Amino acid sequence: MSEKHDLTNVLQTAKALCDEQGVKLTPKRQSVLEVLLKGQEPLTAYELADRVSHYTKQLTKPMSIYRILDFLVGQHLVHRLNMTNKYVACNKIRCCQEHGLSQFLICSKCERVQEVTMPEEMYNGFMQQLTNAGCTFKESHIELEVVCNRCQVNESMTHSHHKEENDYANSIC
Amino acid sequence: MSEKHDLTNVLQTAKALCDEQGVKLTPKRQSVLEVLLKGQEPLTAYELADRVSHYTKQLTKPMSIYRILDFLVGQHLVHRLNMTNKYVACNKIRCCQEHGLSQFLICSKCERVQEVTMPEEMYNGFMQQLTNAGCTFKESHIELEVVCNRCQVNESMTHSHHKEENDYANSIC
DNA sequence: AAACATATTGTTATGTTATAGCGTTATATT
DNA sequence: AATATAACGCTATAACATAACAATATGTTT
Repeated sequence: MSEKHDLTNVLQTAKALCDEQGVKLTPKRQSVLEVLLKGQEPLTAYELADRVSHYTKQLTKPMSIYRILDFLVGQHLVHRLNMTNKYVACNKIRCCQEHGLSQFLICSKCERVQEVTMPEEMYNGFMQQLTNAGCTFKESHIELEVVCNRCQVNESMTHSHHKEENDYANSIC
Repeated sequence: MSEKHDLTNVLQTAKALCDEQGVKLTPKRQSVLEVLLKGQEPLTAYELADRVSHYTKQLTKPMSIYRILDFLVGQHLVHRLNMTNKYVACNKIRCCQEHGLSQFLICSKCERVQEVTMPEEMYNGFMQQLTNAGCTFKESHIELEVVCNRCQVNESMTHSHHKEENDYANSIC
């Protein structure tokens, strides 16, 4: 399946999800989502402003991006990574299927991110805890600060602590 | 046990932990920790700057607070809540004992926070996942966005969404 | 004690992330 | 067409965080 075809599919899924909710995936909103999907990496609002401006050949200022991100996060099409103040497209729409609670493994050295799904058994445990605490779960993801495989290796070999170039790829669904 | 006496104990514990690590809990650092412990709620760096300034009768600028927070977080005496950009004293030193992975249940309506400890079984499950992903866990806590008991009740009774006054209390150890 | 090194703190400037407020344009409904 | 609502544009400013360098305190060696 070509990447372009894939992107089209994903956008259709996103569109369908918005329709279900009775909200609109406008061209601007879709552009932001597209840039996130193509980027394959978490981006800040300001990075998105630049990329979307180039992508659409239309100047798009951060304020607009923030508004659109609010919408996309509200529709669970995008996650906000609180640890890094970055935004990333939800894998749910990539894989065209529902999935469990997303866990983002964020490497504190190189900022690469892996998204993994929490096993159901574990998820139930979580929910039980929240029930015990008298709370309702609201969010669609959790974040874990980690040192990734590569950075562990680098660390032990060279003792250097430089920030890696980010050739991250979103993983598993 | 009086609150004052309690605070003294907690500070002794913190001091001891620093000694173990061969680092110093200087008066300034201790002041910041004291303010966090007395506050009984998460605070931003700028809120801390104000409170510490009053508490010590000495103007303490945000830059100094950030540096001191870096230290305290590094020593695991304080957690940074990424979701709200706030800082909170770790319960470990309150309870004078080691405990498991901290989970902060953060109410997105009123910002009240509950700290609960992850059951060991669950913790092991987490670690297994990280191992599978080729990562090493680095952080000392996780954050969950929730709607707390009170806000659920308020919501269903009044349909109002105002931000509650924060009379939060750190819970369980 | 004097010289030196290291850690801590002070200070100013600046960078980065996010929101408020209000005007304009587009879309939908009557 | 008139009206209402949602989406978007724009400027200003708030809130959060770090860089860079100077000054002070603390510890170590001679």
